[in-house]
Amino acid sequence: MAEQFKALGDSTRLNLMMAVAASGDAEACVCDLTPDTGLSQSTVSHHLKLLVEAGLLTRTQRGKWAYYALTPEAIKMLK
Amino acid sequence: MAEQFKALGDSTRLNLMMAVAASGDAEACVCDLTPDTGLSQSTVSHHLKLLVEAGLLTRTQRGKWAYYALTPEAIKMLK
DNA sequence: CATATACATCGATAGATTTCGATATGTTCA
DNA sequence: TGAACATATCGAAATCTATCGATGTATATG
Repeated sequence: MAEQFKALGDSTRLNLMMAVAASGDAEACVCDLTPDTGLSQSTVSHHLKLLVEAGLLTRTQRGKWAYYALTPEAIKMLK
Repeated sequence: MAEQFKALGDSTRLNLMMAVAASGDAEACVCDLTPDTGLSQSTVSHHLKLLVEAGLLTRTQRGKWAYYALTPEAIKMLK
């Protein structure tokens, strides 16, 4: 439980979560998410991984792209 | 908002919050909270300060003791 | 006033986290 | 197959955090 709070306790990651939530179909790929952060692609990828490990995002590969979506857990916590 | 998640994203602090919530009158002093953590008094005091700064605990001095209680924000987040 | 108690603050240190650039992996398409 | 693109992983540097013991501050009590 602390792990989930910790994952959300970083403004970069919280912004990523918001961006995913605001995307069409509440789903977004790294290429969509990276520009707004002002960070490198590798850093964004790293943060997304942490969010997946915390059970707050799911990752689905479709073709070249990896799509991230909120889990029910995440939706509950962000209310 | 990230600050509050961050404050709860540490198992020591999350345990402190639970301990406060479980206290009679949902209020506890440092002397009550310290033993369970296995940490030094100064460390516990430090964590409590962070929780107050994040708006998750209030601090009330009564005589020698400092009593900590959950804020409405905290109650909402821990549901 | 002197001592004891409860708590906060300080300074130092070990360990964790964020971030990057470079590189590896995997997918699509010519 | 080879080039191009999207993403992940690695290794290193800088910064942040948790923790402690020592000390400071304030309150009560003899």
